[in-house]
Amino acid sequence: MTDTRSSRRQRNAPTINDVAVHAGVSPMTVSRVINGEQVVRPVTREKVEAAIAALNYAPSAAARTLAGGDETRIGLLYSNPSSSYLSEFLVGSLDQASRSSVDLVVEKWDEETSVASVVAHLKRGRIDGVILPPPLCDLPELVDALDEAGIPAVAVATGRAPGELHAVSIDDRLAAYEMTRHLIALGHSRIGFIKGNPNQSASARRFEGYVEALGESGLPVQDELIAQGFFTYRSGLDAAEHILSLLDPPTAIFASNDDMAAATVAIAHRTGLDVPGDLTVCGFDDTSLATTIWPELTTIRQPISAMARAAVEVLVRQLKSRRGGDAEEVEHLVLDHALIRRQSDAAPRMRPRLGGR
Amino acid sequence: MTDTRSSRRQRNAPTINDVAVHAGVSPMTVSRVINGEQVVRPVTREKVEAAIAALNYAPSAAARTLAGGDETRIGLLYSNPSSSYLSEFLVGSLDQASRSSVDLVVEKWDEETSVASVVAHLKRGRIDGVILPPPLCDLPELVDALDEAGIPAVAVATGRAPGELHAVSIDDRLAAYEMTRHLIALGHSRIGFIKGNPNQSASARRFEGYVEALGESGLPVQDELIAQGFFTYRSGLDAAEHILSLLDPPTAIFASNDDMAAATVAIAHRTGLDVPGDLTVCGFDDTSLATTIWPELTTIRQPISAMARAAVEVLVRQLKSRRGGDAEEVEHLVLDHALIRRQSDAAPRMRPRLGGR
DNA sequence: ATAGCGGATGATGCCGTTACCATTACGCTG
DNA sequence: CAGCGTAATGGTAACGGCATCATCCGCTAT
Repeated sequence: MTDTRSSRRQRNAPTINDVAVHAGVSPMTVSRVINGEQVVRPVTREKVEAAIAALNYAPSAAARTLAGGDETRIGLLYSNPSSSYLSEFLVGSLDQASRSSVDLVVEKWDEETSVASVVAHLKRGRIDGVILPPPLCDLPELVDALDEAGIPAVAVATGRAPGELHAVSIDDRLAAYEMTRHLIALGHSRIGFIKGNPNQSASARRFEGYVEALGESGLPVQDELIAQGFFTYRSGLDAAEHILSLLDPPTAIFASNDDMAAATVAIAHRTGLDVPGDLTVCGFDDTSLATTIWPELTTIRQPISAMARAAVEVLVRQLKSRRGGDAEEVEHLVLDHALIRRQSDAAPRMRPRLGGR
Repeated sequence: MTDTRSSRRQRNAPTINDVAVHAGVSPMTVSRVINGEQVVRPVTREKVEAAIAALNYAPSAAARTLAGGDETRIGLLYSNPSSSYLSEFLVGSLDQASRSSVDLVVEKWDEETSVASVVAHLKRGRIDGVILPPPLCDLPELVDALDEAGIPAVAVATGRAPGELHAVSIDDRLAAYEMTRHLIALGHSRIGFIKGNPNQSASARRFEGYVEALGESGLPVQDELIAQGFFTYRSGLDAAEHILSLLDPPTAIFASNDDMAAATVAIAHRTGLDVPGDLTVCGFDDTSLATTIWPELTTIRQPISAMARAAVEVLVRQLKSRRGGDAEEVEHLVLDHALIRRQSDAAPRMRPRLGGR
C-alpha cells in the first residue's frame, strides 16, 4: 500500500489524471481546459485551473504528440553557424515550434555536400518540411530538388517575387527606399551605394529602392558612386576604398548590409574622415555588428525572430492543408521592418568653398 | 476492407510494427535492434535492419520518451540573444539533447526579471536542470537560487575553481599563457594586455596566464601596459587608446576577447599604425568578429559546440544519478582550446634607432 | 537419454494524452 | 409535462514504443 504509483514512473510529475481527481472531473475535461476549447463551463474551468496550479501540472509533450497522431517534424537548414543572425532565428523558430507542438530538427548544410544527398538525408530523417533562412533560400537547385522530392519549403528573407514559393520576408525595396529618403531628408545629395552579393535576390531589391528614392527626388543615379560588394567585410573595404578615393566623394554611403557598412567606417577612419561628421554611413540588417562598432550604425532592422516564427507557422499550416488534401496556395508573408537611427548619420557638413555658417 | 490502418493515423509513417511484420519478427526484437542490445542474433539483426531500410523507418521520439518513462526537460538560460556565440552553442546543445532524447527548453532571461521569478518560472515549467552559458554562469545569486530550489545547473566557460558546481570550460589560464608565450616567441618583449570584465571569473584566469608567461620568460609585468576593459568593443577602444598613447607603446597587445581586439585594430588604424606590421593584436574566443574584420585575428578558439554538447551530457548524467539516489559528485570538464594563427600577428619591427640590418 | 541451463525471442501491458462517440443535464417548445 | 435539441462532460480505445516476464530452443553435463 506504500506504492500507489506504477513502477514504470520515474518522475513524480503529476499527470492529467491526478489533476482530474483533484478537480473532481474527468481527464477529458482537463484536456479541454488545457487546449482552450470553448465548451467548458467557466465554473468547471476555474476548478480545473485551480487544480493545475495546486499540483504544478504541466502536460507531457511526448504523450501529447503521440496521442495527437500528427507528429510533425520540420527541418531548419542553415549554412553559416557563426552568424549572429542565426541565434535569433533559432530562438524564434524553436519557440514557435514548441508552441505549435512540432519537432524542429536543426541541420547544417555543408557547401561540399551535394544537394541530392541533403534531400536524401531529409527524407531518411522523415522531415515533413523545411525552413530555409538566407542564403539558402536563394539556391535554385536546392529549392527545385526539394520541390521534386515533395518536401514543402519556406524561404525566409528572399527577395524573389511573391508566388513562386512559400516565403516570409520584409519589403527590401521599400526599406532601402526609406533609408535613402532619410539620407536625402538629412540634406545629402551625393549618396554612395554598396551593392550586395548578386547571388542573393534581396540585393537587387535593395538597390531598386535606392534608385527609386533618388529618382523621386530628382537626383541622378551616378555609376561612379555605386560599387559592387558581396556582403562580406572584406568586399566592403574594397568598395568603400573605391568610392572614397573619388575626387569628389559622396557625403553619405549606404551599404547593403552591416558588415560592409562597418568596413566603410573602418576605411573612413583610416582615411582620417570622421563618421558621421565628414561621412554618413548606414547599413542594413541590424546584426550585432551594428551595435558592436563605434559609432553604432544607423540601419534597417529586420524582425528576425518574428520572421522565424512566421516561417514555422506558414510551414505548419501548409503541411496541415496538404495532409487534408486541400489545394495548396502559395503564401508570401511580408513583415514590417524599421529604420533604426543610431550615431552614424548626420547632415552633411557645409562645403568648405561655401564658407562658414 | 480498404482501410487497413486506424483512422487516427494521419501520417503514413511506418511504425515498429510494420517493420516487425516486414522482417517476420516481433516488435520487441525490432526495438532491441534499434537500441543496440547485444542479445539479438546477427542473422535476425540483419533481417530487421533490412526491413528498416526498406520501409525507411525512423522511431517516433514521442512514443519513445513516453514509454521510456524518464521524460527529462532541461533548460538553457541565455541573456544575449544576438551573440554569435549563442547560435553555435544552441546548435551543439540541441544536437546532443536530441541524441540523449531529452527536451531542451530555451529561455531568455531578461536582466530586469528577478532571480526569484526566473527560478519560479523554471519550476512551473517543470525543468529538471539548467545549462548556464556565460555570462550567467558567473551570477552567484542565480546559482545560489537554483541550488536552493534543488535544480541542478551546469556552468559553461566559467573561470571558477573546480569543485564548486558542475561545469564545462576550457583552461583559460593555460590558453592565455600559451598566447603570451607565442607573442614572446615571435620576439615581442613589451606586450600590452586588456583585461576582461571583472564580473566574469574567466577574466582573472586569462590575466593570470599572461602574468605567468611573462614571469617565466623573465619579462617584467608593467602596469602601464595593462588596461581594464569590459569585454565590449567600446571599452576596447578606450583601453587601446590609453595603451597606444604611451610614449613607448608596446609592440603587441593581447586583448581578453575578440571584440576588444577588434577595437584595438580600429584604434591602431586610426593612429596610422599597420597591423601586424607596426602592432601585433590578438584576441580570445574566436567569435565571428575575428574573421569578419581585416586583418583576421589571431585568437584562442573555444570548442563551443563541443562544450555545449558536454554540458548537456553532464546534466543528463547528473539527473540520472540523482534520480537513482546515488551520491552526487561535482563534475568539472575541461576541454581543449586551440591557438588560431591568422593575419594579425607578426614579429616586431626592428627598432628604428637600431638601424637596418 | 535427459535434466539443466542460458541465450534468443515473443506476449502482454502500460506510459500520458487526445479523438471519437456516448451519455447526461438542462432549458425550451408545443 | 412529454419530447426534443443542444451544451457539457465522461468512458474507452488508440497513439508507438519499451519493460517485464514467460517461453522456446539448442546445447552440454551427468
